[in-house]
Amino acid sequence: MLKKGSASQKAYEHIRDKILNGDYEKGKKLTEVMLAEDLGVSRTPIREALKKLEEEGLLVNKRVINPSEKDLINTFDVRILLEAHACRCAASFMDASELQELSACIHEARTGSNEEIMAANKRFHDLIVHSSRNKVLIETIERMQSIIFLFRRTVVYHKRPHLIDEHEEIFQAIEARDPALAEQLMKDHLRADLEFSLHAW
Amino acid sequence: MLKKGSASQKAYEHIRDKILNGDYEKGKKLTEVMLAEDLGVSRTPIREALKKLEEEGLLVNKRVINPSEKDLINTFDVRILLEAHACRCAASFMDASELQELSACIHEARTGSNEEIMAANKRFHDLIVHSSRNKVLIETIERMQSIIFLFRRTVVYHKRPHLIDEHEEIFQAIEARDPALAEQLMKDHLRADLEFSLHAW
DNA sequence: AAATTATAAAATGTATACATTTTTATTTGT
DNA sequence: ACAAATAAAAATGTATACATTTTATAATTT
Repeated sequence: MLKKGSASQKAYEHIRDKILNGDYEKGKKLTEVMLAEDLGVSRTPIREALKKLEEEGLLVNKRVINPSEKDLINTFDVRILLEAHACRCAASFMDASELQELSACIHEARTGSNEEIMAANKRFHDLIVHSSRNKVLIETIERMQSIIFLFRRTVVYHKRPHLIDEHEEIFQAIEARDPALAEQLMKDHLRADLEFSLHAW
Repeated sequence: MLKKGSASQKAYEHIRDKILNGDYEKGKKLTEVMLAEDLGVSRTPIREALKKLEEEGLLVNKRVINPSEKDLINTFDVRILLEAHACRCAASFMDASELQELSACIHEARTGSNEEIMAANKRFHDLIVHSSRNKVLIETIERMQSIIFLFRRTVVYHKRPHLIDEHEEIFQAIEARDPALAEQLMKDHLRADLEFSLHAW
């Protein structure tokens, strides 16, 4: 959508990262002029960045989200529905090289730093989503990634128990070509993420 | 997102309707200058309109979509997942006034003109989606409405058999507070829509 | 003639100026 | 002192000019 390297794209990433890092007060109104001065560009690319952030739900009426528990649950309900379905597909369609990559993610997550664990876990889920071969599903989940990032950070930095073990089980179900089990395990896994995060907050 | 009555919004609606009506050749590249002259506004509101159309998937790289069968199936797969889930929720949560509205939609669809049937059927599905009380789910389906419109038009104008009968059955399952049945019937209903549309095209 | 590079032109990206709307602050009336 | 009305200002919406990139066309080379 936004071209990489463009002022709009850079503005988007910059503002997004500040929101995700908590650099803005929750509920703070972000104005175009303020951000334009801040980043040393005109309002035009800022507007495009803000539009995208609104789409993602990181801004609501130009205000930094302050998600209620219900908001988080709603997001996860949709995520669970879509990713569990993708996981069922994975059990049917994943090829050998994808399975190997999936396995590699688990290994990385067992040995890496927190940032490496987060990257490996994201890739684990991305691989499964992409194995659906459904572009609409992929893009729908893509749009939720910023919110999902908040959860991922929580579960990794607060060391949710069994996180990687569950990935291992999911991997085995996919490898064993058991769609029903793979789907159910993904559901359980994401519900556990949600449950943990809501309490850790 | 776009303010109602703004030039951006009007441009969006205008271009969207032309695409949905087939007024543009499939694959035609829509340029900002061309559309701006066409609508008598500057490029600025046109750009915002085009962004939104890209989000919805009506444009790809500024080109009018020419959806493959796979694209349509992918869209429907996601729709089925989300609406079937919403339908399950409906069986648990819908209140009396919503049920009455739902029933009214069925009646309108049995007696109205094609345009009235389309409006009533859209409302039938909207009511069920909204009964989920899940804003993320609602907005996700909202974004798919333009594509869904194409299907709705096909099944109504080509008079797909049992269309309204299936709505009736879904209504009864919701009224009977049977979540599993409501979900299954919605799945079957949407799969039948897809099947019919793919053959009617 | 096919492929490659160079050139022109068209389209998009960005900045800025102006118009309109929305918000905030102030005044006025009760 | 409070509410409604109003004026000021701040923010967003739109138009336009300029910059950069992309695409199409023509020229050149093999």
